[in-house]
Amino acid sequence: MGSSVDGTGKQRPTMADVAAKAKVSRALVSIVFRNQPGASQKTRDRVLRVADEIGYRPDNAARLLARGRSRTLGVMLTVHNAFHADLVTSVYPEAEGLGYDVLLAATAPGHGESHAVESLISHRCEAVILLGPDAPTADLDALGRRTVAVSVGRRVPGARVDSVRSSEGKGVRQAMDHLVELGHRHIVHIDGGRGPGSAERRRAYRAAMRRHGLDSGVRVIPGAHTEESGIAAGHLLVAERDRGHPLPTAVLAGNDRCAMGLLMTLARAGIDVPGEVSVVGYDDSHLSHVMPVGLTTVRQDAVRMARYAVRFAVERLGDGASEKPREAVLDPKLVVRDTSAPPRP
Amino acid sequence: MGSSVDGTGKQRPTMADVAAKAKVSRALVSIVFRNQPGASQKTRDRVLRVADEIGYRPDNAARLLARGRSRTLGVMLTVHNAFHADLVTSVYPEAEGLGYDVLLAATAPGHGESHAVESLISHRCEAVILLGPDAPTADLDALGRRTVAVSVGRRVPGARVDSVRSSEGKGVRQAMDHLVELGHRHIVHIDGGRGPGSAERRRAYRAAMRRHGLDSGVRVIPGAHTEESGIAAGHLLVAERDRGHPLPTAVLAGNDRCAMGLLMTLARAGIDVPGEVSVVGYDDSHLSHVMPVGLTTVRQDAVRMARYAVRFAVERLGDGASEKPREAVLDPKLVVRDTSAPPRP
DNA sequence: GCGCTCTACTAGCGCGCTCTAGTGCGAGTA
DNA sequence: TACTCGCACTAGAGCGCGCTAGTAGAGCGC
Repeated sequence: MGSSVDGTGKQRPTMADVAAKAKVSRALVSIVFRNQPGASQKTRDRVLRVADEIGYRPDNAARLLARGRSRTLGVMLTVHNAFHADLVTSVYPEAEGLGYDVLLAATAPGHGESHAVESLISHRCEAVILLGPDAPTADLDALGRRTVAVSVGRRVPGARVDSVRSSEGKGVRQAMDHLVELGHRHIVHIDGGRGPGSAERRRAYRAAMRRHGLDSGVRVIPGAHTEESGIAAGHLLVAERDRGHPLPTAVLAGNDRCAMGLLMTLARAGIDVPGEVSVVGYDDSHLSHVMPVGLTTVRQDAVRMARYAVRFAVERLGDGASEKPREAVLDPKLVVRDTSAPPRP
Repeated sequence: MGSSVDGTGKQRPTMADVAAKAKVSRALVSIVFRNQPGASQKTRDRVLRVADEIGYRPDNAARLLARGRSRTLGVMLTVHNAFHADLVTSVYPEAEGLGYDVLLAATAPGHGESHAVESLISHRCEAVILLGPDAPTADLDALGRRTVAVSVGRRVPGARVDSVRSSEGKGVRQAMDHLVELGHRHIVHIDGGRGPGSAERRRAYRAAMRRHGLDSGVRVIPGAHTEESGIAAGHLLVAERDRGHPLPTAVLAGNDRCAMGLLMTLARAGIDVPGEVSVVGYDDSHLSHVMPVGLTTVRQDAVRMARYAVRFAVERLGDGASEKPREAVLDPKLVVRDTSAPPRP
């Protein structure tokens, strides 16, 4: 007896409890909670009041089971990624506006993408939105056949998966045009290894150099989308300078985190940015606003990307029409701040 | 007819489908999938093979409903917070080791804490782990009565909620002792406003100054747990110096992000760290490893904090015993890196 | 009186699973 | 032969809800 009611016995109240206490049928309570026609205003108020009193919350599991649809979107993200955080922030309002709930699952060391996705699916997410997926195309295709999947930030040609990304080509081209216009000729690129989008950025960098007649100056320093990689590249450049090689006058980093690490290393080495070296990032993640000296970078519009991702998922759930995978390619936008300037004469 | 099988018609196979195809009862399939005794090895293999063939996955919603327990832990986090990311990373393995699944919900602008928690609860999380909750104590207490809740990084005295935090007092004391031992006397503190733990850190800073006989030098610059706040404080100090006031020889920042902003501002102003000013952070978040010059900081052990949080939740689910809210206070540890040194004579 | 419509409400099945209480059935024991 | 025992397996109730089909009653026209 002692164990049944107080504190410890957290027995969730059910619809039946509410119904009994409000002296109506279960069905009526259901109607009220789904906000459907078929109940008088008076009854609605009473039911809601009673429900509130006994702390009733509809049970999603049962709800899903009964209606066959969960109206829940799953989002897979990398928990340390600031850009993913931006995206998630924008996914919420969009999804809720369309009547969908959002559940998150993170990838982390020891908790890979398949884990995260399985978790989402088994919690009945109707669709999964994958932020920067890293899985093989074949896996994504298989996933896309099993459920509705949207990839954000990565093209997945040949897989049954919608995708949303920004045009890496255009972004890089804008950045390069900006630098060349300022007068830079010696521009190196720290690439993002196999990070999302980096292959395209690399390609676009090369193309831009060629287009500006700077073929011979092409230099790609292998890197990754991390601060460490920017630091390493910075050390490399500084070491080269100390051995008598000239610094490049501009660096196009693989992303903002990389640019960030680079900036700190340059600052430490007493190299003036943008006086001696201009630095351009990529992403316009929170970092860029936050630094005392604004980072010139390429903005990927997280809000619009999130919107497209959610819409793709919901539309495909809606009709299942439009058999072919769709792709939204958004134009990124160069944001010029304080780390880029004409090279010193 | 055309719409029933191919591509679009993502009809999830159920247990009954597997049972029919394997020529056994549904119950047997259930036994196999729960890995319970009561089926021969031969049958197990056959069932699993058939299930795999038709792509069957157990449906969590139904499973939860049926067994009354979800064995799922919900984690509420702030999506932009690096320390939360560390915690989440450690929550996963711990929870999975205990047989629990993990679901995340983020707080974000327009998607407050109550939203996130409701979402978790309605998805049948048996317990919620709140990372740095900001809600009023009364709300947390109410939540703790409705379900099992654990607060991480914030004491919630008087609420029916377990909590895990590190001893701000000890952390700050270690940092201050370190600075004083190096010879610093002029130490200011940039506080964290109403951020988690900052009240205690502020108090501990004052106490330490007093203890070292530096009462008269106490100075708290109002701030927040953000890079911006570090930048602002940095500008303030630089401006003061330009007006002839001496710089402090050491700064205890409210957390790493704040320290980070401060460092960048100082670097920009040509102030040498740690030559002219020593800087100590708090959190040992990823940032600290990542900067080219290692940040001296106070480590909150994310791994252990996550472990305690999960254990508290699971234990309370297990027996419901130990009526009184429990509290784990972990000792943080000063990590001396490169931003602290003796003051210039 | 009858039929009709409209609103407010209820009965009860079924979603996909778990779990208790069984049913056979072959082997071991007396 | 009769009896237990243990193993492999099954029948069927029920988890909390949504939803379809239905009922009761009020109002209205003839």
